[in-house]
Amino acid sequence: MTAAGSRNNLKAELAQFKRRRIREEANHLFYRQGYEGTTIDAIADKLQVTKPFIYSYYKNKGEILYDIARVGITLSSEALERCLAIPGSSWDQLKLVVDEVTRIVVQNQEYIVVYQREEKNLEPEQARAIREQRSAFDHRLAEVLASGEAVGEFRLQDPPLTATTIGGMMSWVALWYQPGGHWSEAEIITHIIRSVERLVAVRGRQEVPPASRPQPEIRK
Amino acid sequence: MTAAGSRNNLKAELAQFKRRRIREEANHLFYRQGYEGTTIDAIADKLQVTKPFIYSYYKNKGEILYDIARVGITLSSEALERCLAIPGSSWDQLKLVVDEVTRIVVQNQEYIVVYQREEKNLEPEQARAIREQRSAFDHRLAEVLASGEAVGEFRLQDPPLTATTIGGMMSWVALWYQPGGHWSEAEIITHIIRSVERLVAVRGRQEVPPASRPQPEIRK
DNA sequence: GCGTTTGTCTACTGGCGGGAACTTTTGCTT
DNA sequence: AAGCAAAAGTTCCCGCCAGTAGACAAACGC
Repeated sequence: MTAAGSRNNLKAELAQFKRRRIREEANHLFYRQGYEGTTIDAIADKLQVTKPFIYSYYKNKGEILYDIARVGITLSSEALERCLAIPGSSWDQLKLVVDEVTRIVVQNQEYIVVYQREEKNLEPEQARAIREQRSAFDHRLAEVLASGEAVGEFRLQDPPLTATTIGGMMSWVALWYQPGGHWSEAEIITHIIRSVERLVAVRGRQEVPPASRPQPEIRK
Repeated sequence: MTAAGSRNNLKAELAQFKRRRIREEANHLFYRQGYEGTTIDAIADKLQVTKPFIYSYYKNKGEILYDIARVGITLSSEALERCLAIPGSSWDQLKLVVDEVTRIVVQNQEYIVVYQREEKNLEPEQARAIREQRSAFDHRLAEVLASGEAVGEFRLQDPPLTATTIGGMMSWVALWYQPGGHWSEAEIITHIIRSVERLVAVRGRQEVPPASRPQPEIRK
């Protein structure tokens, strides 16, 4: 058989790549000048392309914002499922989730801030879809808390509420984290993991060792 | 001023991207079927493009191999310089280097194996250039060892020889590491750091805590 | 109403990528 | 060994379409 198996299609990959670059530059500009303060022409200039080029990859400006707004929750949901697929105690899994999701928040800080600031500019339907996905995330997290509580691993009042609180703690990081600032990625992750540990009152608590190393930049 | 400042040029980025994808697929095939057992057509098929397409991004088959062969040492040299630019004791720096470089070896395992297997197929000039870069790496590492020894932080016989040994320990990992195998990335890194610690007989030795978490896949 | 921006349309073009030919190597047959 | 067919490496050439220039209608805010 030929190797047609994998999702190999350079054409499609290139289109994806272009969309990603448009999204990145748009996000940068939205972050610095706001959504309404940023023109499509400005995005095009940054990429040294023309306006019609952008319109051939995005239906309209709102689609770009929608794409940006979904980055955080999409990556987080994927990470959540990935972590829960790994066997281990509830605390092991929770720790894994908090580690990965906090890392995502830190590494995609600008996307998340833009989402929070510009949610009002989303189409109602789009905003709803995202809020629903966020709620599904919290719900899934609450299940982990509940099952950890059931086996006596955690001690907490209200799993859904605690799940939302934990989600909030992690998202909040985006608002104060600054690359190259006072706290490193690893320090923040460790701190959040410890905070969550207290929130759920893990039995047999043991110090979380400081994370090994901040990740090298994923890509320039 | 317009934003012409940064290295923004979507065209160039796309070309880079294409070269990278060619390199990746070629590497996969070289890894599984050997350099000589892999035809340009096979690489083209994988990417669903034609042979001339590949030739417009690589001068010839040898250039692809050369590019693959340089991946490991290039990333490692960059990591080395990055780590040495961070202030800290010799052991701090050495630990950082071993951590990052071992991670590079693990994450680029196939590239490194292909280089080792197929070095014979490189043009003599290309092979020489790479060996030179590797030797520069070892030399630079030896300086760290020597300066650590000078301040009494390390106790070792022969810095250049030990540097080469450490380089070998790290490179060797590529030959036995398997993704999803018995050892995780984090375990391997911790193990190598501990081994290096013994090799250089760090004063005031303290256990290296287990690394926090394996990195999530960089990209699919 | 005026200026700005979004989103669209048209006519054009340059260079990307593929078809196919050419050259070199491999390996099979005798 | 020699000769030859088949396969692989490399190059040439050209059609086509991705992306551009530029103008403009519609929508918006002031």
